[in-house]
Order: sequence, then structure tokens, then C-alpha cells
Amino acid sequence: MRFNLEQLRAFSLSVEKGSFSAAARAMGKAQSAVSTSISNLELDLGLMLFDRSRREPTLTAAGEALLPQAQALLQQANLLAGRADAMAAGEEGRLSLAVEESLIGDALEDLLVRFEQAFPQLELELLNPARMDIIKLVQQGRADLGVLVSPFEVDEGYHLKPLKQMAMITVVGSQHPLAGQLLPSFDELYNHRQLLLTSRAGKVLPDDQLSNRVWKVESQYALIELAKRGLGWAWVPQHMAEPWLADGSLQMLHFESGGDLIHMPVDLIISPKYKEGNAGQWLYRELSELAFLV
Amino acid sequence: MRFNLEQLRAFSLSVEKGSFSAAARAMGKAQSAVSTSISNLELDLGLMLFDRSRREPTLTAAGEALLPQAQALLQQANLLAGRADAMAAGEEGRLSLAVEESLIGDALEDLLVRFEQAFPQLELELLNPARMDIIKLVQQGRADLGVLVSPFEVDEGYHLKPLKQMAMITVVGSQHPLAGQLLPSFDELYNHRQLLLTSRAGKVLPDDQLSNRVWKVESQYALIELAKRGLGWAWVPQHMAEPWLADGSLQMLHFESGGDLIHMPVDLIISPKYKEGNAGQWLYRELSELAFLV
DNA sequence: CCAACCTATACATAAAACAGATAGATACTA
DNA sequence: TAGTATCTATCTGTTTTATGTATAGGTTGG
Repeated sequence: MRFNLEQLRAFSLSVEKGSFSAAARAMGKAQSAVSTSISNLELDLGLMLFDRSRREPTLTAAGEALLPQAQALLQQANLLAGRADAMAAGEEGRLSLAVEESLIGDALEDLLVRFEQAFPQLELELLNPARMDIIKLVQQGRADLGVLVSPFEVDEGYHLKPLKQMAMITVVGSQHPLAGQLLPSFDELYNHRQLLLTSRAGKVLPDDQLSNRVWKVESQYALIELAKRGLGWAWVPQHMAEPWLADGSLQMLHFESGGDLIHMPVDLIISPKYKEGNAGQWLYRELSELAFLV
Repeated sequence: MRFNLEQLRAFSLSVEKGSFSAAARAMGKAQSAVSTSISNLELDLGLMLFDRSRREPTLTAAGEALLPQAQALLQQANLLAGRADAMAAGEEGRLSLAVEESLIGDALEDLLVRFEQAFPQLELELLNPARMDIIKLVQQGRADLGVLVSPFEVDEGYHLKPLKQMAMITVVGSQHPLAGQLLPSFDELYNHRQLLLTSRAGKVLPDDQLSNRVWKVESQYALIELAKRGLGWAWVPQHMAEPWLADGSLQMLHFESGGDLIHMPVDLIISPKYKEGNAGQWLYRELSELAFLV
């Protein structure tokens, strides 16, 4: 490496300010420092960057060609410095967040937009695995944080912070035999096919399965599509079902015994390997206020 | 600017080689130099980059996050150095080449691919103005080099190097009254509409206009399209007309007096402001061998 | 021709980078 | 467990580099 960043800064500033002297003033240095700095840069590069035949130096063709690259380099150096500052101030360098599919939607996307504004330097990885897979990823440390509906006992290998609760409803497609009925109890569901979220490995959450006939689907969206086509009943988040309830392609089931709305706790789970930083704290605060949680 | 490029190089190499000592060996420096260099970098950034609790230093989370940025910075510095070297060795920093539309095609694109391989650092600007506009751009220095069919006397304001010649033919659409005829002489064209290339300012090359009825078109491709629809006759480069002659949508006109093929000189014109470099020489050499020129 | 600006350079000095040496820690091996 | 090799941090003196001051000389515009 022949040149150094101070030389490039002198180069860039000299062009910007119009003279070596002005650049020196801007840098808080003596004019001679800038002058020799640029001379050395020219020697290092083997090129004349400025034409000094007139009072104020003007760029040569070579200088013209290299200036944008030098500026890009300086900008990247500033980014690096900024990122280091942010991290020194307690921001994580990168953050891997695994969010269950059923929580994704406009509200979460808005949140992420605000997240980007608050932590522009941070490298975010957003994963959308199935519910059971989130737990595994966080336990392994592959993901720092996970957000998921959690109808289970606290397990080993992660910390947990409760968020609010998500309203779940029971739905069927409009042509399904149960559509439009008022059911005496949940038991009625027993003999109809249930559409069930599954992990990639085929695991299902303990309390999820009610029916003796199930189809397992990995994606919440695919699950809703199957329900719309009348292939079974399913428990789905209310906010995800709403557009289809509105256009009639899905119908909500009601029960005499009550329990039309089931509130499932949503939790933030935290990898033991994750060291909390500002971004994580911000996320916890904001996730606690997610619009569709009650 | 707090850190410097040597420190980043030490950082990157230490990760790559696995130890400060190995990095020092690779850099041809003493181990103490690398050790203090990295210590200073850590102080500058306000972050620990390495965990030194074991024999060989391992990256901290912060180091892990910043390494890619540091490497990107170094790579960009190398690009800058490489470009400077190339320019010191006589390569232009950037080159603006204006090529007449009728010369564009597979042969020229192949040439540009080879150009990119020969001069990967170089910043190329490729303009495709109409014929008359090329001359203006080169005269103004807006383009360094121009390539164009040049049926004109040498003008002021540029240098000229002749290339080979391009075969021009006279064509009409298949439904045109002249289609398929053997014409006694060019005079027969006089009373049919001519489709003529024009510059953006409406200028036409002196000898181009033969007919007393003309439509002027700015693009060679548009011109051929109009000819295909029988709207007039046109002089076009043989290599551009060939696909349409083959499928019958254009017909070539033949003359008893001969002159079915007119060979127009193609020239490279050079801006007075342009200082020839390796890339320009290469282009002149290769353009002289362009496949469709004879 | 002068005032106001610019650059390059000489020179002295302060700051930084560096190699060499050394001490202490860690890992591997016998 | 002792021995060897390799590692890092740090001290020390030296060399190199960066910088400010001072100065000489050039360009521009009134």
C-alpha cells in the first residue's frame, strides 16, 4: 500500500475547496503539509493529479479519473468509522432476527423501516422459518433473536421475554361443511381435517393438534390457501385471515361454549450467545407495541 | 480519520494467517509492529477486534462485523492503485467513444468484450449519436474518439484516421413499386421518396440526399423499419440489411450502370483534446480489422 | 506595479513507526 | 510433568515520517 488516507483526504478536499491552502485550512493543518502530502501522493501513484501552472491547481485528466475512486474510498472509510462508533456505543455489529411467518405483515414491515432509520449501519438478517425451527435456530445461536407464537413450556437453551398476545381464530373455507354453523364445542372439529403448521422437520407444537385427521403445511400462507379451498379447518392469526373474511372466501367458526378468539402469547426468545445491544433493546421495546397484538 | 490502511492490512492479514506473527512475516515486518498496529487500531475504533485469551487471537463479534468492511476498503484501495498503475503505464483514465449506429452490431460488441478484458480498469463511455452529431461531439471534446461513415471532406477541429470501408446498398420494402426491378440508373430514384439519416439538429450529410422527396429519420434502425414498410428507398449498410434481405422484407435494388454496392469510407476521428493512450491505440488497431469492413 | 492570493521548498522538531530483545502465556509432545 | 515451539505484549533506542514556520517565487486582477 503506497498512499494513505490522509493524502486522499487532502486530494479530495483540495479539489473541493479549490486550492491546497483552502484544504489545509479546512483540515486544520499548515499549507505545506497539504502541499507535500499531495506531492507524495502523486509520487506514490506515479501520476500528476494537478496542473499547477496557474494560480489555483486544476485537475489533470488522471486526477479527474481518480478523484471519484478516492472519494469512494474515503466514504467507505467513513462508513467503517461510523459503524465502529455505533458498535462502541453499544450497537450490535449484526443482528439475526427470526420471525414467525404469521407475524409478518404491514405492521412488522413498518417496524423494520423504523429500525433501519434508527440503526442504518447495522447488518440485519431476517429469517422466516416455521415456528419450531425458530426455537432451534435461536438455541444454536444461528439467530440472535426469535419472535414467535409460543404455546409451550419454557424450554432450555434460550431466554424468553413475553410480548403481547395475538388473537387466533378458527376458520374454514366458505364451501366447507362447517361453514356458517354455530358449533356447540371444539369437539365438533374432531372429525374434520385440521390444517396444521409444521416445521421443516415435520415437528408440530404439542398443543396445536386437535383433530385426528391433519394435513401439515410449512407455510402459514399456504395453509390459508388450503383452508380457502375448503380442505380443512385451521387456527390462524386473526389479522392474517381478515382480508379473506372480508371477501367471504374464509369463514370464522363460532362456538356456543365461547372461545371464538383464542389469545396466544407471543414471545421474544433470545439466544444465550447473543449479547444485548441497543438494537436488541429497541426491538424489544417496539415489538411489545406491535399493532396487531393485544 | 483515525485509522490507516496499514492497520487495516494488518487486521485483515492477521485474520487470514491466523496470528499476528504470521501476518508480520507476510508483511515483511516485525511481530511487534503488527501487534502495536492492531492495538492502535483497536484504540482508534474504540473496540476490541481480537480475543487474545488463547494462543492464537480469534475475532470478537465486533471484529467479525468489521472485517468484511475492512477488506472491502482494502480491495478498493487496491483498485485505485491498480488504476493508477495502468494510467502511469499509459492507459487513459477514461475514454469516450462515439460510434455511429450503423456500425453497431455483433462484430463491434465482440470488440468491446475484448476491450473490457484488455482494459478492465478503464472507464468507458459509449455514445451512439447520429452521424453528424458525432463530429460535433468530437470537435467539442465531449467524446474522445468517433467512428463514423464519412462521405465528406476533412473538416476542422479533429484528427482523422481512415479505417476500412463499409458496403452500402440501396433497398426498398418488398411492396415498393421499385422492388425487384433492374433500374437503368440512379436517376430512377429521383422521383421516389428517400429515407435519410439525419442529425438531432436536422442536418444531413452533403452528398447523402439524392431524391427530391425525403423523410428524415434519426435512427438507422427506424429508417430500416420504414423502408420495410415500403415508405421509400434508402441507402443502408449491407450488414444491417442482410437479415431483412434474407427474409424478403427488404429488397436490394440493382442498376444497369453498376454501383449496386457503394463502398463508403469509415473513419476514426480524434478529438484534439484527447491524448492518445494504450486503449486508444488498441481501439484503432482493432477497429481497422472490424469484420464487416472491407 | 502592487496587494492578495497561491505553491514549493528548506529546515528544525515533534510524532510515529519500526526492529530487536525480553518476559510471560499457551499449546503440543514425549 | 518437563521441554520445545510459538504466540503476544511491552520496553528501548533508532529511524522514518509528518508537520509547522519561514521564505522565495509565481499568478491574478485592479
